[in-house]
Amino acid sequence: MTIPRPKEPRRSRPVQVADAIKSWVVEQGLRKGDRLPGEAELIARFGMAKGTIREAMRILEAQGLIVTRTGPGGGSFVDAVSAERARALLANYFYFKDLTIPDIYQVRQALEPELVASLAGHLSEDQLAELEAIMTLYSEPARSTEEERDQHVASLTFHAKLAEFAENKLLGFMIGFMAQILSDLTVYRRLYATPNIDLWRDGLDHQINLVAALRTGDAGAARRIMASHMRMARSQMEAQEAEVMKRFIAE
Amino acid sequence: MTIPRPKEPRRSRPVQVADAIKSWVVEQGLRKGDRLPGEAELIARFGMAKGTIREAMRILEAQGLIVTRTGPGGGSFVDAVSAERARALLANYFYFKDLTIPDIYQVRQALEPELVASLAGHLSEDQLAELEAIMTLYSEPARSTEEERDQHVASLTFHAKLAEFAENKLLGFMIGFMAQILSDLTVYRRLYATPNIDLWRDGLDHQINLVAALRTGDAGAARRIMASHMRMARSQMEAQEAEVMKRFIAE
DNA sequence: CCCTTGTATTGATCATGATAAATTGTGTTA
DNA sequence: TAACACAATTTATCATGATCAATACAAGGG
Repeated sequence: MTIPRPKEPRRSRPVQVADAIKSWVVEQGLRKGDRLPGEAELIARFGMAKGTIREAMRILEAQGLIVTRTGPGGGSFVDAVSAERARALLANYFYFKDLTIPDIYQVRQALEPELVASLAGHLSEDQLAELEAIMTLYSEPARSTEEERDQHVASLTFHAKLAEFAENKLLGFMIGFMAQILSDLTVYRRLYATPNIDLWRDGLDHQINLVAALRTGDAGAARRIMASHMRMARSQMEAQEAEVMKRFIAE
Repeated sequence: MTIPRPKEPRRSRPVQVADAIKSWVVEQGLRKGDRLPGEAELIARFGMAKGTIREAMRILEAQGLIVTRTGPGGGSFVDAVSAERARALLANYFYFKDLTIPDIYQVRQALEPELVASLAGHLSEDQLAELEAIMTLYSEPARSTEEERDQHVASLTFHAKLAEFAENKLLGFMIGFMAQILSDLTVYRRLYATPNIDLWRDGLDHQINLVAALRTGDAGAARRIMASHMRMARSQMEAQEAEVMKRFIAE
C-alpha cells in the first residue's frame, strides 16, 4: 500500500532538473568556465521538453551558478557566483525584514575592527595606495549636501575596499554587504547629514591613522582606531529612522 | 552612426520581465501573499510568449521572491524570502571561495558575544525553556563518535536558536548562517572530535551559565561567557583542515 | 583587410494537451 | 431532510513538440 507521502511539496520538473545539474556539477568537480551539456543533449538525457530544460537553466542562471552564451562554441558554463549577485540575493531576504540603521551599525562595530586587525601588515603598497586614492575624494570638507552625499558614498567605498582585501572571505563579504546597503541608502534615501566640519575632520583623521597602522603592521592600533571610528559613526547614526530596505538592490 | 553599445551585456527577455515584475511589486507595495497577475494576463501585458513569461517566473521563484500554485485560485504570489533559502543562496557564493574553519570562527568570536549581550533580559520564559530543552540533548557525555557528532549538531542548534531570537535580523542571519554551515560540515564531512569529557563539561557549563545570565538580564556576563566559550571553541577548531565548502547546501 | 556568407547554438513563439486543486453537483444514508 | 462521500466541472499552471528568429564565431572571397 502506497502512502500518498503527505508532506512532499511536489517539486516542479525544472527545479528537479536544476538540482540534478547542480549535484552533477559537484560530483564532476566542475570549475568556473567548464562547459555544461547543450540544450539538445540535456533534452535527450533527461527526456524532457526544451522549455522544461530552459526553465531549469534559468533557475541556475538566476542563482548565478551558470552563464549562457549563444552562437558556435556557445552553451552554458559554470560560473562562480559573483559578490555582486550574492549581495543582491541576500538583500532580497532583508527586503522583508525591516532592518534598521542601528542594526547595521551594531554588526559593523563588531566586525570592522576585526577586519583591519587581520589586515594590518598584510597589504601591498599598491593596495594601500588604492585606499589613499579613495581618501583624496574627501580631503576637503563638503560644501553642499550633494558633496556630503558623494563623500559619504566614497568613505563607504573605502570600507568596501578594505573588505575586498580580506583574506577571510566570510568576514569580507559581510562587511562589503553592509557597505553596499549603506551606500544604496545614501544614494536613494538621502541617508546623509548636513555638512559638519568636525565630523569630517574626525573621520578623515581616523582613516589617515588607520592606513598608517595598516602600513606598519600594527594590528592593535588598527583595531583601536577602527573601533573608535565605529563608535563615533554608530552614535551619529543611532538617531536615524527605523525602516531601511524599501527596494531591491540592483545587481 | 550607431555606436555598438560597448558594455551592455544584452539581457534576455525573461530577465527583463523578471526585473519589471520585481520593481512593479515594489511600486505597488505588495506584501507576502499578495497575488500577481496570472500567466495569461502577463502574456498579454508584456506581449511575449508563454515560455518567456514562465522562465521569468522561474527566475523569481529561484530567488525565493514568489511561490506558484496550480488550480483554481492558483497563480503566483509574493513570498518573503525564507531564511533557509537565503542561506542556501549565500552558501552558493562561498562554494567557490575556499572558506576555512578558522575563518568562520573568527567571525563567530566577533559576533556571538554581541548577540547574547543584546539578548540578555529580552527573552521570554518560553524561549529560555527552548534553549534548555536543547541542552538536555547533551546533558550526558558522548560515548561514541556518533553521539559526539549528534551533540555537536545539537549545540549548533542552540546557537541557531539564539540567532533566531535576535531582534537584530542582520546579526541573527549571519550567526544562523554560520551555524548552518558548521552543522552541514559536521554531518557531511565528519567535523567533530573524538569524545572528550573535559571539553564537553566546559561547553555545557558555559551554556548553563549563559542561560542564567540571559534570564537575569546580565548583558555583560552573557557577553563574557560567550566570548570565553568562543575562544575555547576557536582554539579547538584552529587545527581543522583548511578547505570547507565542497557541496551546495540543500534548502 | 573588410565584408559577406555559412553554421552552430541558444532565444522565442505558438498550438495543444496534461496535471493539480478548488468548487460544484449528485446520490446515498442516518 | 440534513449530512456526508465522491465524482464531475472548472480554472489555473505545467509540460510537450514543432517551428522560426537571433546571435556570434569562423571561413572564404572581393
